[in-house]
Amino acid sequence: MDTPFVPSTIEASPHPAAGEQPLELDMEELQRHMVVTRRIVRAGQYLYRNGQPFHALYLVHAGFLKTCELSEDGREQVTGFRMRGDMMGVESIGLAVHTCDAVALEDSQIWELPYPPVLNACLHIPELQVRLSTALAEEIRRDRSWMLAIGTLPAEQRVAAFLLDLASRLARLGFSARHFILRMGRADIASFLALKHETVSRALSHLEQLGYISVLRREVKLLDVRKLGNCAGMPCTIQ
Amino acid sequence: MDTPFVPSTIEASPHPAAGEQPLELDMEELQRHMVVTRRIVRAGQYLYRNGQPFHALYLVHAGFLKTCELSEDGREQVTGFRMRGDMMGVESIGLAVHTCDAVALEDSQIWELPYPPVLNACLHIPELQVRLSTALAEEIRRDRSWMLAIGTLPAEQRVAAFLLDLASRLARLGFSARHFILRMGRADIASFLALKHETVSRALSHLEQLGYISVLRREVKLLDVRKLGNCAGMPCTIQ
DNA sequence: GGCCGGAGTTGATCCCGGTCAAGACCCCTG
DNA sequence: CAGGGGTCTTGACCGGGATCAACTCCGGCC
Repeated sequence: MDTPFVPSTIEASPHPAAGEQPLELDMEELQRHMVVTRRIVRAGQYLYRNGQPFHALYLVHAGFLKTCELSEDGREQVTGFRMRGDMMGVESIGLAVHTCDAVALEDSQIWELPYPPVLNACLHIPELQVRLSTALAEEIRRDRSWMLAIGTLPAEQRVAAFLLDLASRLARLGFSARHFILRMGRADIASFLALKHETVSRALSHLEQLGYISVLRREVKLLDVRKLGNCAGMPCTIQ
Repeated sequence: MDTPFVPSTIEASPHPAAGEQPLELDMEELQRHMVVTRRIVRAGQYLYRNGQPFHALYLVHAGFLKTCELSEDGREQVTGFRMRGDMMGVESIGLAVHTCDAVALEDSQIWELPYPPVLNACLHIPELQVRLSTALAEEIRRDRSWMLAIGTLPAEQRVAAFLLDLASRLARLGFSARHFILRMGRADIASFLALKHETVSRALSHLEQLGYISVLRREVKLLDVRKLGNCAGMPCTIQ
């Protein structure tokens, strides 16, 4: 039986990030070049927000966060969700202040890497430089791939794609890909997918009715990953 | 009287990229660390395409290109337009092959920076490293800001925002911001904005009818930048 | 326990933008 | 210059998702 992903307290992955370069590896080396501090961000609190000075990159060690893009006239858009192993704040490189919000959706633990020092460290740890630019490039690819989904898929298929993406990311961290708890509300999913929350709700209900998934509030089980996959226009990537 | 932006032959900006760090500056230094080659890409030709090995970054020196994201089931989405001073190919950093297409919309001249050498050069030219990561971060910000527009603005306002964005980029290169020639077709604009080409056409006609712009096929004049701006939900950035 | 507010679901209706189709216009090529 | 294909525009109609609204469910709190 799967164990659903329900960390009520701050904790990292059950398995040490299988099949991924361990985050811990750089850390000792890294600490020789800068002061890495740990931060706890409680659910609902900001890790950083629009207008605050940019002085560090952040590595998510545990928890779950979202990033929101803001416009001057008050519009808002969720641009992504971040979990263990994800880098945050990279979009502000080259700026004096952050231009978006990062909000914890559950209590989270973050490693703070002061920014100018990171650049210097890159000169001494070439591997870090590779890791950093790769992280930036992955960010671009992620965003672009969602642009494609939003630009070309109807509502229900976007939701299916969203569930599969979440599942595969959880799986890479060692959590169950078939049974998990959504950490964000319908409205956040809707904003991210350029939909309204009622539409997301209807899409989930319909996918359940088709027998592809089961949903109860925030608890999700993927019952037929194959069908969910070709519904989302992507070959099944998990399992 | 404004001179419209109609380079029929390959040429760079009329003014040497005013108010911007000159691209030329790095070049001599750069050539000491790698072989920079010039490439001509004719209108309609690919600079690189999905599946081809990734071995270089590209700096646009003249011309105009688009990037397209592709899905395995044949869907396609224009993710951006590139002009003089823009870096291309950065989204493939960390991969062996490109994952999107880059197509010239007019004859273009590109400087090719072989990729592993660029990384090494970063170790010797710290400024290059800053420039590279800044370019990557700007890419992310650009994408996110379009996600916001697509997720929160109705069709006509997206088109208005598109015109203003194009205008401000042309202005930074020394071209007229009020009078220019679109280098892409309606279908490309539509794909980029997650619309259909008929909708873009109607939006342009309506903006013209409102007196904000004038359009004749691909020739565009911005008649009322102020109104266009608050229609697009952004304060006027040009002029 | 009872109250309350936020989150989620579901239904009814509306409308923006998609779809389908026709025609205009332009450029290319023979 | 005529023909033809691609691009753009415009109209008529349709439909997916937005909007508005009612209701349920759950958790928190007095």
